[in-house]
Amino acid sequence: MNITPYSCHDHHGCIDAALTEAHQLCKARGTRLTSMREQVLQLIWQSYQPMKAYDLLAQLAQQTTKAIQPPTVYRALDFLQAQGLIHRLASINAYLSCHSPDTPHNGYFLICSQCNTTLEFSPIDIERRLQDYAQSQGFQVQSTSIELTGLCQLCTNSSEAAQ
Amino acid sequence: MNITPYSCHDHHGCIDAALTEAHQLCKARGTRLTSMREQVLQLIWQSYQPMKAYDLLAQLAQQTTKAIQPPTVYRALDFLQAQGLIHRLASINAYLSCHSPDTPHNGYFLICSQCNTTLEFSPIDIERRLQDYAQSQGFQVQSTSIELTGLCQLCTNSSEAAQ
DNA sequence: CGTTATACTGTTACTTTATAACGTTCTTAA
DNA sequence: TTAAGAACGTTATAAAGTAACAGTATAACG
Repeated sequence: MNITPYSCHDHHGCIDAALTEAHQLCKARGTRLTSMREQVLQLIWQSYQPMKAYDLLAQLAQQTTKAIQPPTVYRALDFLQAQGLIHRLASINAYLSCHSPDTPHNGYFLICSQCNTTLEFSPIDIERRLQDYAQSQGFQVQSTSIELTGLCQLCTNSSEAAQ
Repeated sequence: MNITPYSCHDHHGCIDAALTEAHQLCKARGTRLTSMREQVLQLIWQSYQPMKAYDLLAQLAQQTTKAIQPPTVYRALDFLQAQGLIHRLASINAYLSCHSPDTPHNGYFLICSQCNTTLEFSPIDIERRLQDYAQSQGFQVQSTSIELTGLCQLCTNSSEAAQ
């Protein structure tokens, strides 16, 4: 299973649906998707690319005309991650919306080094193999990070065309 | 194939052997393992745990009694990475010696969240599957990062014993 | 052997990313 | 309605990494 960026035509609808689902999930869990957290989540959904914390900061500042400080953003990001609503990409220090927040999972990503477009995928079989290997070493896995960096199809094509 | 930390008794011997091999590799490649680069490599080898750039900075400063600046360390780290002599752990911003620098490869790691001890392993079959998947998406992989965070055997045992 | 090109290191200043600590405000449940 | 806890505001700073330019060492060529 995977989700292709740009595959949905009415992206506003996607964002609305995602926010609605986020509200439902949080309500069911007894956690609070406050205004600030929702704003951050919305900004991340609006962006097709993974977003940097300080870019979120700047956009939030624009929206509210008052100064926002880093801890505000990082706290929102921490909450959203804890709820599985977003993922953090360790290799580029960026944050990305999750398309299936209802089922907690580690994120596995193809990250384009040129346009930053990132595709999340779910390599269940690979995850099991890693788990098995870790277990054979007496290692208890808490979280898994798989990030492949490279060129996406569009960027591969355009760089070939440029030659 | 994997390398267990603490598995070699005469670690000084290990370090010496690693440095000798590093010199040989660089000579064969026509690259220069300068004094500064060797110092950094040695410090990383001396540490059983992955090392932070600024810890290296501090230790280098102690060794030489003169101030060392961040770029000096980062340049050495860049070189050592390019030569495959060390790996960078994206999830904890730390650097780790590589035990088989002669064959270029991506690093796959089990990182203990308690003691930071890190085990490098080589899941060749998993790498192929990831490659195949990426290819099926028209994605050209440049580098792969697989980092599992959790509790190593020793820490699991000691945390159980504490209860 | 000397000179020159290149690679490496030193140095200054700065950017980016993230967190500690504490005070204030909001929400909720007794 | 009021206290407890959660969330947010604010200040300050830590941690991680880089740009740019000056100086020094190396090696390579004549």
